[in-house]
Amino acid sequence: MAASQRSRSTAAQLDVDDQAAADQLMTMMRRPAAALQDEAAAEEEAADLQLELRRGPWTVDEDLTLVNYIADHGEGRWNSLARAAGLKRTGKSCRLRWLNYLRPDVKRGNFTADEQLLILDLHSRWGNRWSKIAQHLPGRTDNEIKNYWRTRVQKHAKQLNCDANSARFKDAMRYLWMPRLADASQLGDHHGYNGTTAMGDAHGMPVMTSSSSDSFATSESYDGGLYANVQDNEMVNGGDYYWMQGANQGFCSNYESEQQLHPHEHSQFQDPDLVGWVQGFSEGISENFWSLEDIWKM
DNA sequence: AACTTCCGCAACCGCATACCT
DNA sequence: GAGGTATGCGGTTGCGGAAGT
Repeated sequence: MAASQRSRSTAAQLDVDDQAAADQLMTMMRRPAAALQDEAAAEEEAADLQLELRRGPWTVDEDLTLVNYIADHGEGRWNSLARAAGLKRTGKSCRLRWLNYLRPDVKRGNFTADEQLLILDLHSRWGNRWSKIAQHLPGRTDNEIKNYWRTRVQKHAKQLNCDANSARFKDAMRYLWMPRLADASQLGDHHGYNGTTAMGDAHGMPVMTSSSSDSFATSESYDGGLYANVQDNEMVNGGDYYWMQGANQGFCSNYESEQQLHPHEHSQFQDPDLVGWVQGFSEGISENFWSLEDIWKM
């Protein structure tokens, strides 16, 4: 992978970092009365120096080492794992690399319409709880979702001249994008938003059914409904969303989704100004405007 | 072609929480 | 319960490549 071959951390930079750490350590050693916790930190730094801890992009060799070690010994206990595997990385770095990139079930490529829809919906419900959101997108990491949100969704919020957390933008998501994404999903669009056949094809969003909970990493599941794991006080309309079996049978179906699909008939916008905005906008668009690609070009 | 700007994303950092002794 | 350590989480950074000039 190209990213792992990037050279963000040069040897020179490492030298500078090490020197800075060494300087700090020396300074502390000249202060016998320094706090004990500082001494502990210094010891840790000294150990790091001895190990010549690496930072920056992972190399292919490092990836192989980590993968092979985990294949043999399993994951967890990351600090000792890093040492035992002979990796000059922090346990934290190893964990991140494994979870976000090397894990065999990690899914790469563009988000499918289903996934985008789910992200928009869950974010509107939970905010920046990336990890919690990621638990409901098998194979996707919190980091990836977070990046998606920051680079794509926030960009569109900017284009709408509103904040991604504003009521106006949430209305736009709820009543414009999400219904259309649901439409796209019903039409079987399981590719990325840009219409290309990325890995989302081969590793596309699995069709979630009431028995698909095994594919989730946590004990939370969709059993009994899309938001079955949501706390009662987080439910919307009593939590009567439900995932419909089959790739082309839609994302959610209930009164609220009916509202989403026909916003003009319900006018539930939090931001009254958006009603006119939506109507004016809708009147001026072409018939094929609402392709996935176009939605994201808005 | 050369340069600049923008964008996507991997990786890092600091803090919070869980777990262990 | 206190203290130490490990792990998880969310925000931020900065590199590389694409797009624009």
